[in-house]
Amino acid sequence: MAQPTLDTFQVIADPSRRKMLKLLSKNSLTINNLADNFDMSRPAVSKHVKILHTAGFISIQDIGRERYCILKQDGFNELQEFISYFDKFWVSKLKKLETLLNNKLDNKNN
Amino acid sequence: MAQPTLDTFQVIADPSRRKMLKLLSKNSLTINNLADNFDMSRPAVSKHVKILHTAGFISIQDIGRERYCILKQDGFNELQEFISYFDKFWVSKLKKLETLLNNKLDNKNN
DNA sequence: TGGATATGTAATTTTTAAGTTACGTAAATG
DNA sequence: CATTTACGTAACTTAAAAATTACATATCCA
Repeated sequence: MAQPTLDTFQVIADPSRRKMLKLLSKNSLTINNLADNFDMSRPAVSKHVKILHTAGFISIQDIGRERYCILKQDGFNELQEFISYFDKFWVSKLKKLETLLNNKLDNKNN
Repeated sequence: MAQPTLDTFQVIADPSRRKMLKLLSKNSLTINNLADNFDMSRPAVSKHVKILHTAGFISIQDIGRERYCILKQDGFNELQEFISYFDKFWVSKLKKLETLLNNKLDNKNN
């Protein structure tokens, strides 16, 4: 696993990484804690963690030889922007439809 | 480009496909209209469109020999659920923090 | 009706992400 | 202080997505 710099969307495209985020929303976990929840090797988990960290989805706190992974909001921002962009689109589309319908009703009543 | 069935997250992981969705939020476009906005070959665009369609991000309307791509809300649902799951997480985390702070203030005032 | 246009599909190649094994290092522990 | 534990990293392999080229088909138009 070379370390490509993945963008926000590529980061959450991986099901394992999404599962990690969900796990971390319950508890902060060490790399080994995380690895217990997956079938893959520990180094693989370690690399996923690095990717999540780089992309701002988690922060990491070293305590002795352990690394705690803590969910972090930053990574989600770009996703939220994306969604909200299209949310606005749907809302405005709906409004246009409403206007159209109202006009039709008005015409009928005249 | 074989046609693997990509999940919602994989679909938007591709920058070209995200760009297509943005373009389609301005206007409905044919395959060739879309292709004009990209460096890649037309068949490549065609395949991206198929992927977007399969995943419910667009609907397609054939008019003669042209295919119009129209933005569709369905594909975005899973993304919204994902985001809202973590949104709730941040909100509840914030509330816990508030409670904690309030308790500390109360203690001071006693 | 014949050529141009708009598109899909199949075969192949290229690219890249994801996984594994093997190994190295620093902290804890008996 | 030797060993175990918790991790990182490098080298390599595997798998899968993305792009291209070449070709097929259906519609439109002169």
